[in-house]
Amino acid sequence: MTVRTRFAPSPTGFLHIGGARTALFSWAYARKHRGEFILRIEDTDVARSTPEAVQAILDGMNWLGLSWDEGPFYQMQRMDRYKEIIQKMLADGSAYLCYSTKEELDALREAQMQAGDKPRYDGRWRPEEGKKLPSIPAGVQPVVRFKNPKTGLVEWVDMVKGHIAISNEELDDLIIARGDGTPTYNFCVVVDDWEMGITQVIRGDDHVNNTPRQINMLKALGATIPQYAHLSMILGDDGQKLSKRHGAVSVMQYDEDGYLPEAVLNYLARLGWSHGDDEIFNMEQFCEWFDLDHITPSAAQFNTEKLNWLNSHYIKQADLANLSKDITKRLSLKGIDVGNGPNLESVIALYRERSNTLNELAAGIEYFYKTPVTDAVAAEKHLTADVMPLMKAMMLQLQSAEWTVESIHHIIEQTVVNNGLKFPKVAMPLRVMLTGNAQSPSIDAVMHLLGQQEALKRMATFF
RNA sequence: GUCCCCAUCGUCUAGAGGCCUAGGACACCUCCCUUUCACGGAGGCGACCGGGGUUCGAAUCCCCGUGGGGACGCCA
Repeated sequence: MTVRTRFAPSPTGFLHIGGARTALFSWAYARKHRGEFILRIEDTDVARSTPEAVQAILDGMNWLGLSWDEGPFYQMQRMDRYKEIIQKMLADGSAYLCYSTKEELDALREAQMQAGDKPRYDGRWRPEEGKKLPSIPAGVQPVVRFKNPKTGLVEWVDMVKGHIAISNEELDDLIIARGDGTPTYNFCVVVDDWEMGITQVIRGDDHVNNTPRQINMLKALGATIPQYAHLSMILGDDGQKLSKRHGAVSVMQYDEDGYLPEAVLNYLARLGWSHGDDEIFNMEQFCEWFDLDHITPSAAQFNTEKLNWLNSHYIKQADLANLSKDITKRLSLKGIDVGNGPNLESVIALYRERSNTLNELAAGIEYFYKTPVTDAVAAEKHLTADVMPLMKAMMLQLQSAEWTVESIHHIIEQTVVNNGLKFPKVAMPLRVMLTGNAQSPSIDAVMHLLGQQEALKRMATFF
C-alpha cells in the first residue's frame, strides 16, 4: 500500500516552528517510503481563517522546500461531502440531533467542574432504547452529535508514544455539525483522512485526546483506521510553551533574521529525532534515514545557539553566487549599494566564516561599501600618537605600491621589522583606520579588496 | 478537578538488560594556531528525578511517588 501522509494546518496564523517540524516529518515519512504527501487546509473555522494565513503557510512551506504531491485541499470546498455523510449518520443512527443551547452546556460544564468531574456532555438528547427525549424547544437550531460508544476501550499503538488506551466512558458525544450545519474539526479530519487515503497521521500530540474519538467515528463509518504518530511539542528557548503571545514566530521570520532554510530544516530534523550521532545532514540524507522509531516522545526545547552553529555551517558551505544574491538584497534594504565597492563574492568569501547569520554577514561587510564610522574605543586604543607617524609613512609607501596582498603584506612587515615592533602594533591601527573597528579578517586581504584608491582615501582622513 | 502523555549533562540527544568508567553535538572553560576578531585543532567541565521491586546483572522492565506537559469548545 502506498504511504500517504498529510499536513493539515488551520489557516489562523503563520506557519510556526512546531508546525514546520510536523510538516517536515510528515513530508520526510512520505519521501522515505516513496509515498505521497498531501497538504490540506483546515479552514472550517470561518471566523478565524483568513486567506492571508493560507498564503503565509504556503510561503513557509515553499521557503523550506517542503513540496506536496496533492493539494492544497480546502475543507470549506468539501462541505457538500461532509453534509452528505452527516445525513447518512443521522439516518443510520450513529449521530443524532441535540437541542441543548450553549448556555445550557456552559452551565453543565461549570457544575461538573465544580463537582470535580471531567466536563462532558451528559447525553440528554442521545436517543436510547426506551428513553423519552425532551420535547424539542422552539427556535433552537440543533447541532449534530456523534453517538460515541458508552463502554469498552479505544486503543491504538501510537508510532511514537506506543500503546495508548482510553476508556469510552471518558468520552462524550462530540458535536460534528454546528447549529448552522457546518461540520466541525474532528469530523472533517475523520472524513478527509479516510477519503484521502491517509495511511499515517503524523501530528502534534495535542491531538492525542482527539484520536480515540476519531477512531470511533472511523469505525462507525466502516473506514480503515490509519496509523497515528503524535509528535511532542517544541518549547521556546526559555523552556516555556510557545504561543502567539510568547515566543512563537513565523518560519519566515527566520528568513528575515538571516537563517538559511537548510539550517532550519537540519535543526528541526534533529529536534526530537536522531540518527545515532549524526548532526549535519541534508534533506536527501534525512529522507533516507527518517523513521518514526527514533522520535523522542518527550518535549524538546528550542536552542537558538545550536541553530546558529548549523546556520554558520551552511553559510560556509553555501554557493557564493547564491549568497551574493541574498546579501545584495539585505544590504540594499539598508540603503547600501554593493556596486559601490569591491566584488561582493570575494568579500563574502573572506567573511563567511565569521558569521552565524546572513544578517551578521551583511552587517560585517558594510564598511566595504560605505565609509565606516570609526569606533571611538578602538581609535583611542590603537591610533596612538606614537604610531601615527608610522602610519603616515606607510601611506606614502602604499601610494606607489603594486596592489597585491603580497606587496601590501610586505610593506606592513617592513614597517614592523624596521621599527622593531610586533605585527599587531602596526596591523591594528591600520585595521581601525580602514574598517572603523578592531576586528576584521587579515588586514592585508581587506586592503587588497578595498582597493588602493579607497584604502588610501580612508587613511588620509586621519592626517 | 478528571483523563492522557512525558522524565539521561544547562540544551538537543545516543542508549531496545551485560558493549556504560553512560557516547556525540551545541554552549561554556583551557590550550594550540594566529595579524585583531572569528574559523579550525586538541583537551576539560557536565546527566541517568526519587523510592521500591524483577534479575546473577537495570539508564534500559514493573509499581509507587515527585515534577513537567497536554486535553477536557457549536477552535483546530
